[in-house]
Amino acid sequence: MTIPRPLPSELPENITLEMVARTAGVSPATVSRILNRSARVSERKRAAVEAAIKALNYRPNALARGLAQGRTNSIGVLTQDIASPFYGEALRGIENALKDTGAIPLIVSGHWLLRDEVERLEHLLSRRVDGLIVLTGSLPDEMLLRYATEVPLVVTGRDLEGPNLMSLRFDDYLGARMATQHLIDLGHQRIAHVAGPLDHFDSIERLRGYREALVDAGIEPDDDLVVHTDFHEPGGLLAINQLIAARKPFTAVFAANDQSAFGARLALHSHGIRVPEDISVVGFDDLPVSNYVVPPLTSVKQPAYEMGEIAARALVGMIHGEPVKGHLPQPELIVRASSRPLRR
Amino acid sequence: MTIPRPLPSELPENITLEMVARTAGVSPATVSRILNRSARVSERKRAAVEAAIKALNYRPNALARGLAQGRTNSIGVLTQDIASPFYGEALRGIENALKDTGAIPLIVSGHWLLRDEVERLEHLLSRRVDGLIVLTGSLPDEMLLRYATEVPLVVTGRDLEGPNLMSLRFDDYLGARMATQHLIDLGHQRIAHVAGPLDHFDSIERLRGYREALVDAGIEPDDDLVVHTDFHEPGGLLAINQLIAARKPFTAVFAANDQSAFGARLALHSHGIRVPEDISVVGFDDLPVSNYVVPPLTSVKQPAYEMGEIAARALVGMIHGEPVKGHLPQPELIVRASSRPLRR
DNA sequence: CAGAATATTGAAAGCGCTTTCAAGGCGCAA
DNA sequence: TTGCGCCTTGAAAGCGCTTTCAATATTCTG
Repeated sequence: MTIPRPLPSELPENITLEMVARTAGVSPATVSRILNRSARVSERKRAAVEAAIKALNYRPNALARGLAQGRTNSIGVLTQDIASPFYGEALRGIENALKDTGAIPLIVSGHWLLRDEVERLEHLLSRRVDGLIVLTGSLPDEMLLRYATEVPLVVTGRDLEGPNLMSLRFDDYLGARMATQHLIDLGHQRIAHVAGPLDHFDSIERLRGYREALVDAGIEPDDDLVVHTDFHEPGGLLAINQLIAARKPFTAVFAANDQSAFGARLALHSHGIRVPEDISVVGFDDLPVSNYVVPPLTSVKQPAYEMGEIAARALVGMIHGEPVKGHLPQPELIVRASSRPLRR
Repeated sequence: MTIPRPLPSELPENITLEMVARTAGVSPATVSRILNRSARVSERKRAAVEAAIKALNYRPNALARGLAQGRTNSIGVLTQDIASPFYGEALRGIENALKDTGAIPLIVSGHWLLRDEVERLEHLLSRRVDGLIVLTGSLPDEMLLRYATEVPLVVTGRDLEGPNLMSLRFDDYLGARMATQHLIDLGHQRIAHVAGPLDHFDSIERLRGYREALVDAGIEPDDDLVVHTDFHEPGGLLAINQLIAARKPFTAVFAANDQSAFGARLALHSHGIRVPEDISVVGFDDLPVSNYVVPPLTSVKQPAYEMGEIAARALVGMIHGEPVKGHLPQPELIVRASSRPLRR
């Protein structure tokens, strides 16, 4: 099950630092010093070494370096789905923040499965990453705290205090309140909620925000208008079909994320229900594509890209030993064409 | 600019294989043999070692292993944009194919910039990846051939023969022909094309397919109906706005990828033009989300996921030293609601 | 039961780099 | 000229693992 060694082939032999040293007529130590700018070296030797590096086309071996230094210049990133549009933005942010630090992100996916998440984290740790970013997921807090004893760790999607650990949580509750309030302000009373999975902290918070906004507006929350699904398009579609089949009247939908909002919107469409004329739809996340669907989707902006940047920067700070704090921006409602005042 | 060593802190000391050996009362060699199943070991020692591993919570150091073995069980993947929905699917395929090989993909992004691509590849090579998957990009063929002398390489999006190298190309030309032919079959004659960048091989091929389908159907291609853009939503939107501003009549749009089709569709919408009633739209790629936009998008299915799987499997084969050939499925047109017969 | 063949084990030499330590070179002051 | 301090340099030890080689233990054959 493991990949065996490469063929003993005619591939060009590996150029080592020692060969560079020999052709430049200096010691390996000197070459290392030049490579790492870790000590001053006479101009003559420096020139000779640089020439040798060029001539031999030398490329330092990061493994050997890491082994010797006890540091790899890599950070582990646990995402949940490598193709998720939301986490994809976060990854972009991480990549960008890391760009000039010389560090490289090692990205692995946990698929929202505890087993996979643990396995992948272990894998990253055995590669001796300098730090870890955990994008949400389903690891219990205690495990995260334990991992944080091994390596600096930043986790998103939850509140958690601990040594060597920073957490970054978006205010899902407030975001959901804002979305729901927006619909209420437009005159909607019967607002359905396409919720996320019950075992996701964010779903629960969003559901709570939805509920409390209703209550505070004097609207009795109706559990029959809430359908839990999986944060994906098909789920949103099925949810709406279910609601329609149950003949529960509603004039607006608040979906717990944009992907399920897309599914919901399609379900409405195929029932001949127009958005926003007949029913308003509001999503959550504000994916890049949400500005380009028809009609453009009103959504709570979750700053995924910034979240990635903040997480990465904070982690680098922690690795440096600087005590850091980063904070996520407040929720913001982006109003587009998918929501409009209730016709009466 | 580089990340300095971790703080000299109270973190639990690193457990090494040697410590395992000592507590189990065996030699390091024996522990290694057990870890790698590389030789048979008596039951007693095996049990002792396994107990020690558990007790100490030992986690092998992948760097040391890689250094000693000359192999890292990691493969480098150069994508272009970590958040691209299309390449995201390919990454999923790669991840999946690699899952049980023990190898891990190191994913880096080239952003369609030669400079970034080279820099990232060098980075991967200095980490001594066992192989390389290059998802399209803008590296000249010669460079790829040169990289292939260092490490097995699979490249997508082009035809290239060479030792230690495999290329995987989708038939963009045929796909574009099929899309265009579909519109022609529906009675459309004035078919606009939202093309991709002129310096992308795939765009050129798709443009060619579009053109030749028209010619073969006896329709004179009209260059004024072709607008080049960047494969993204805003580009598609602008392209259609431009076409409409130029008052060039058309009854159908073939977009060179789904993302620009989304933009195009929104532009039509905001001009009060209905899809498919007034104008048919066909995309290319068949992104997962294309089945959930309104109306669901007719599109040429590009098997991104499978492409990733095939590439990864082929690469693993090459690393094993097996001469492999993989092949991409033929283009397939997925007809959905965004295209319909021309009203006359 | 001797001797040969085989199975199991450990010592030790690397893998390619960094880093400590000490030595040698140099300039300068006295 | 001698002596001192500072710079630059190289030797060598190590990072944590694998793997060869040889030694020892075990089993088998006749």
